[in-house]
Amino acid sequence: MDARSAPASIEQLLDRMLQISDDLPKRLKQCADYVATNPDRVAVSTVAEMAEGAGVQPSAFMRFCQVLGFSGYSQMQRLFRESYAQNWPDYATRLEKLRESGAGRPSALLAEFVEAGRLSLENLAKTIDPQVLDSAIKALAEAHMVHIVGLRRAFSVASYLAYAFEKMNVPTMLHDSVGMLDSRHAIRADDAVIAITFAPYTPETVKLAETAHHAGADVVGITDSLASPLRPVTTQILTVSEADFGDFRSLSATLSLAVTLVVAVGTEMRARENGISLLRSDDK
Amino acid sequence: MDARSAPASIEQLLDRMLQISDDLPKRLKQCADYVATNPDRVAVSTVAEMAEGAGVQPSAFMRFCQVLGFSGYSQMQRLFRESYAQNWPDYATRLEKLRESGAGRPSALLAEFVEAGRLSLENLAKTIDPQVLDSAIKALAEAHMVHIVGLRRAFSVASYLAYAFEKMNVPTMLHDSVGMLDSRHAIRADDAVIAITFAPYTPETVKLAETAHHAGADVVGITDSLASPLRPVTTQILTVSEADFGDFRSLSATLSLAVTLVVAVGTEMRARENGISLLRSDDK
DNA sequence: GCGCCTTTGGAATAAAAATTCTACCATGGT
DNA sequence: ACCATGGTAGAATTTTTATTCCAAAGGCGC
Repeated sequence: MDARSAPASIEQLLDRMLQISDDLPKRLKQCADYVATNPDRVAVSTVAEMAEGAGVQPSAFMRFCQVLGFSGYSQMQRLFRESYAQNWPDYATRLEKLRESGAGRPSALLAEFVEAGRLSLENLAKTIDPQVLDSAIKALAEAHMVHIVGLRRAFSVASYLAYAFEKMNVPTMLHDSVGMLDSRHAIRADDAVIAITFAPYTPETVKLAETAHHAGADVVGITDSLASPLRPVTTQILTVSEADFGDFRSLSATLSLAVTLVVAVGTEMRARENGISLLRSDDK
Repeated sequence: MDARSAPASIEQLLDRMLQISDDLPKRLKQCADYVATNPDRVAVSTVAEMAEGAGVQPSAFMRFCQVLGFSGYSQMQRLFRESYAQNWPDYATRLEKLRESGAGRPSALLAEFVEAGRLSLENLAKTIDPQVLDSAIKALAEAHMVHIVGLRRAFSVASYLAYAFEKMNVPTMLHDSVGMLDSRHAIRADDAVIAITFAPYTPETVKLAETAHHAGADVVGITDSLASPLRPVTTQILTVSEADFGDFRSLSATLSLAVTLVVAVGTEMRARENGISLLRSDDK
C-alpha cells in the first residue's frame, strides 16, 4: 500500500479501493464507501462537499486520496473529469501532421479514422437520452408518411434511412434539393419528418423542417450541436457529435443512430398493428 | 440586455443562447458556439479552460455568462453540475444500462448497434491489407476521373464518396441506375471505378464493374466477402465485414474506409502535383 | 475624419478551494 | 496506569480559480 503509483483509470481506482478498504481506518473507510456509491459526484464536487457527504473532515478525505496513491484530491478529480468530458484529440491537427511528416501512409490514416469512429460511437451511447429516442420513434411510428431530408454531407444518411425504411415497409419520401420546392407542400400535419444537418448547416434542410413544423407535423432532428438551427423547429432533437477530422467525418455514430431509428420504428409499427406498443407510455 | 433572470434549466439556457446569439459580439458568440457544441464540458472545466476552448480571454467568457443572466461562471456551472448525475457513467456502464433498462426498447437496440459498429471498426483495422489499400489509392489518384457505383444499401456509401471527392476536387462521377446504361460508356481506360456492393449483390453494380474492367479501367471493389462476384472484375478489392444485428447493419466500418480513401487520394493527388508521392513504391 | 459608444485583452484583486500542520484523542500493548 | 503508535479535527497556509477593473482598440454614425 505504498503511494507511489496513482491509478490511471477509474476502474483501477475502484479495484484498489476494494483491495484496501478492509484494513482502512474508520474515517478513511467512510470515504471509500462514499466514493464507491457516488462515483459520479467526484468530478463535480469540492473536497469539502465530498467530505461532508462521507461524514468526515476535509483533511480526512485528503488523506484518503493520498492513500490511494494520488498527490491530493485534485489529481484524483482530474481522473474523473477526464473520463467524463469527451476528450477526443484534435484530429484536424493530427491529420496535418500526418500529411506533413509524410508518414501519412493510408493504413495510418485508416487507423485514425477507425479510432475516431470508435470514440464517436462511445460518445453516442453516453449522450443519447432514451426518452427522447422513445418519443422520436413514437412520433415516426404514428406518422402516415415519413419524410426524410438531408443534403450535402448528410445526404448519405438520408438515403440510407430512405432505403432502410422502404425495406421495412414504412411509407417514406426522400426529399432532395431538386424537387424540393414542390415536395414541400406534400407534408401534412399527420406526417413526420426526419431532418439531418451538420455544421455548417444547410439552409434548405432547415427551411423544410420549418415548413413542416408550422404545418403541424412532427419533426425529428438529427444534428451535431445543441445550438443547431434545427432545434427551434423540431419536436425531438437527437444530437450526435462525431469526432471530425478536418472537414471530414465518417458518420459512424450517425449511421448507427439511423439504423436504430429504422428498426425501432419498424418493429413498433408491427406491434401496433397487433394492438400493443413496445414503448412505455404508462409508467414514469 | 437585462440580466434579471438567470436560466433555471439547461434547456432554458440553450433557448436563451439561441435567441440572442445572433446579435452577440464576436467573442461572445464564440463562447456561445463552444458551449453549445460542448455543453458537457461546462460542469467539469474552469473558466480558463472554457475560455481557451472557445478561443477567448477568461474575462470575455465571464461577460458571456453575465449576458446570459448569471452572476458569473460559477452560477452557470452550478446548473450544469446539478444535471450532471444522470449521464456520468463511462461507456461500458452506460451501455450496460441501455441494454438492461430498456430490454426490447429502442435504447437497447441502440446499444446493440453501437456495439456492432465498434466490432466492425475493430475488425476493419485488422483485416485491411495496407498494400491493397496503397495500391487502390494509387490507382484512384492516377485516374482522370473516378466513377462511383453503389446501389440500394450501398448507395449511401457511394453518395458519401461522391460528395467527399467533390470537396477534395477530385473529378468524380456518381452512377445510379437511372442513367446507367448510357453512362456506362463514359468510362475510359484511364479512368478508375469504385464499385460497392454487399450480399445479396446488386447485378447492375457488378455489371458496370465488369464493363469498366474490360475497358481497361482500374476497378476498386468494396464488398463484404471474398466470394463476392465483384472479385473477378476488380484490380483491387477491399473487404469489409460489418457485424450485423438482425438483418441490418450500420455501415460504420464501410464509411470509415470510404473517408480514408477520399482523404488519402486527395492528399496523394496534391503531393503528385508537387512531384512527390506519399506512397512507397520503391522499398519493399 | 472626429467623437462616442461598444468591445476587447490583460493585469489586479478577491474569493474559494486545496493542502498542510499541529495539537489532541483513541487504542493497544507493557 | 502509562506510554507509544496511529488517527482525527480543525485551524492556518498556500495555491488555484473566479471576478472585476481599466486602458486600449475597434467600429459606427454624424
